[in-house]
Amino acid sequence: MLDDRKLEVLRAIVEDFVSTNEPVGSKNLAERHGLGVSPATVRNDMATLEDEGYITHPHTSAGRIPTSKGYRLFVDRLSSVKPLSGAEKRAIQSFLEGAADLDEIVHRSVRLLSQLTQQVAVVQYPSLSRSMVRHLEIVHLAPNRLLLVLITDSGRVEQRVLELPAVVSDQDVSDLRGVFGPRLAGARLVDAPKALEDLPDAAPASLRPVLTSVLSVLLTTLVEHPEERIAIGGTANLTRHALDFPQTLRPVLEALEEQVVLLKLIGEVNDPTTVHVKIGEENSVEGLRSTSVVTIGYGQGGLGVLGPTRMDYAGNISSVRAVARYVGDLLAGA
Amino acid sequence: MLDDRKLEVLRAIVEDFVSTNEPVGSKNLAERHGLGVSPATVRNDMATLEDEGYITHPHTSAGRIPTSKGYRLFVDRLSSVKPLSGAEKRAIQSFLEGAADLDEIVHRSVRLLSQLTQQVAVVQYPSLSRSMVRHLEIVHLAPNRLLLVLITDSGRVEQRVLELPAVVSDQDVSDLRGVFGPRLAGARLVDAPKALEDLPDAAPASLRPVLTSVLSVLLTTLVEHPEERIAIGGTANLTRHALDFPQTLRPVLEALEEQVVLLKLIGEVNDPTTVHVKIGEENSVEGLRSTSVVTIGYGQGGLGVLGPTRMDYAGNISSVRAVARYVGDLLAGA
DNA sequence: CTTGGCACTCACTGACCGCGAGTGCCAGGA
DNA sequence: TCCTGGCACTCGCGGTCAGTGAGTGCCAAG
Repeated sequence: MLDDRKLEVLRAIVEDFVSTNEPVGSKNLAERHGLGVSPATVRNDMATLEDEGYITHPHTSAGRIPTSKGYRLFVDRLSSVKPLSGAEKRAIQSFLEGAADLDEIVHRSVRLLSQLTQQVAVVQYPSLSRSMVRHLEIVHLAPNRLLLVLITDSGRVEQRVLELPAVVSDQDVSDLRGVFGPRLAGARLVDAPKALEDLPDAAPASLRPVLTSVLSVLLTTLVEHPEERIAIGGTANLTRHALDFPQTLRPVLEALEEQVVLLKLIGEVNDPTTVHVKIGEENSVEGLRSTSVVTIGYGQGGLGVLGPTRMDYAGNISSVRAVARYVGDLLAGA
Repeated sequence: MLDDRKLEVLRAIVEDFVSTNEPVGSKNLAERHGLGVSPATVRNDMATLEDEGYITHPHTSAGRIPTSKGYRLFVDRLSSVKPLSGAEKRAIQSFLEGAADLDEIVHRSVRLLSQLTQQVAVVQYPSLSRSMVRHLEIVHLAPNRLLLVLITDSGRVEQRVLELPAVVSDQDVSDLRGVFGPRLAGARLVDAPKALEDLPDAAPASLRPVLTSVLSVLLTTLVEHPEERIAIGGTANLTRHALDFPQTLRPVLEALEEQVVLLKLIGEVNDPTTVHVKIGEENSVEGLRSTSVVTIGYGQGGLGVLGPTRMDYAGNISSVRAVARYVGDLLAGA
């Protein structure tokens, strides 16, 4: 059905349309890309491509533009990986290497990614549940208030204030540290319940009430409902493509304000080896139907970019992959 | 120069224009607001107001719209405080009262504010420098690495990783805690340098090298360059006023991504008793010249909203003030 | 299967025009 | 002195209309 030349025509259409943002006609196409055939032939191929649903035209006398299905085919089979330029590689390295703490790494990544791709960038903080516990600090704020500070190997620091039913002594708190510390250090947070299950039995009776309180907070808020965080940047890039969002900018901005939505977006996949691309209507999120999303995992979380379906997929895929690799290394080494 | 009626005309123009977003003409104005004079008279007044620079017209045959100067006069002398409705008050209370930790308070405030005002909302986290130290925890991550965790009375938790030139023992770390703890607890962060200045001399010699390292990190990154944080929300509201930003949405979005800019915006004033309003060009930030900003301090930081100059100043001022009061109470009580 | 030719479609542009909201000015009246 | 009705004028807006040109679909010949 689709011979090589037709595929070539589709690729040419996508590439032209992505760079010019104008429906592309048969004549220009035949000229600019060395297809070696006449416009009429191209027209025939276009007709086939349109029958198959890969392209469409806005109106009768206009050129063709790719459909989501067309972009999908392009991404899957036609786009070759676009290697990053030396300058880009250097930019990534120098941009990220000065970063000291986690916040800085994440924020720089977001900025970097949005600048590289000229799109909206989204970076998830290392997921708590997949992190390992480096240290659990218990601070005695007031006679009946504790502060739990959980530090993970990825550098995240989470804290929870804990209101106790009874007053505890400094010694109790110190004992608590001694009890939790060894069991948790080095354990993955998902494994925490197992590592801690026999704790109430093993501990001295006097410590038991406060211990169970702490345990329940720990398990409830940190393991069962771990707080995922997300950084976002480059929203101004949306206006760059104002023409692509015919007054539909609002739903996109609204979606970007919903943590849940974003998490769904980049959390759906976490495989660090493959880039995932969602195009237009493939997107499960209402309001992002006019956008495409390129995501990848970096090990302990996900990151990606979001833009109009008319985006430079090859370039964005490369950028996303490269940044993910650097971020992954950085976090693993930290 | 400007008698009472002229002021009344200006107020009517501002109110009409804010609610309809259309240049307002003399006839409608004389009819809708009970001015008791003829359109011709209104026209004369308008001419004066225009001479004085309070209003202008887009083109000859259009109605009048207020200038920044006009809005300024309106805000300063003509707008009466618009009390919040009972529903709004209840909304604020119920919206904020469930919040447990600082993050939640801040995020809910942002959302609340943006919903109340239908504008972009900005809330600064309690400023570190003006907070009091509740606890300084020193965690011994590795032989030569320490983690400083600073907890403030406002609930902020800041951490810094510290690479030491030499290996230290657990005992050293424990000693450090003992040395820093008593001096810092309860002290305001700005006062920390003074509270700690004699520390190197007072401490045992063996501890001195590591102590000075910790001290310098503490002073440098937490006192001299305290990291200010900011939450932002309701950017989608910008599209609501798309007509007010004739393709100038981009600079606004760009400005909103710059922490520095935002801090400047809401950090310029911190007086919790007065609302500050910056209108259009009064704004020092390039790119926000087409917007107005309503800010107030809440005690340990600032918050505010940003929108088109054509905004409901009276309503927004009330909302901002009310939210600031609640947030201030909440943080003081926490 | 490709190609040149040809008739057709239709968005886009600019010119033109009438409508009407709004203005500025003026002369008369309280 | 100030207000008012009247009046001529301005000018953006919306609608119509014809010309242009890029692009298409189809067909017959190579």
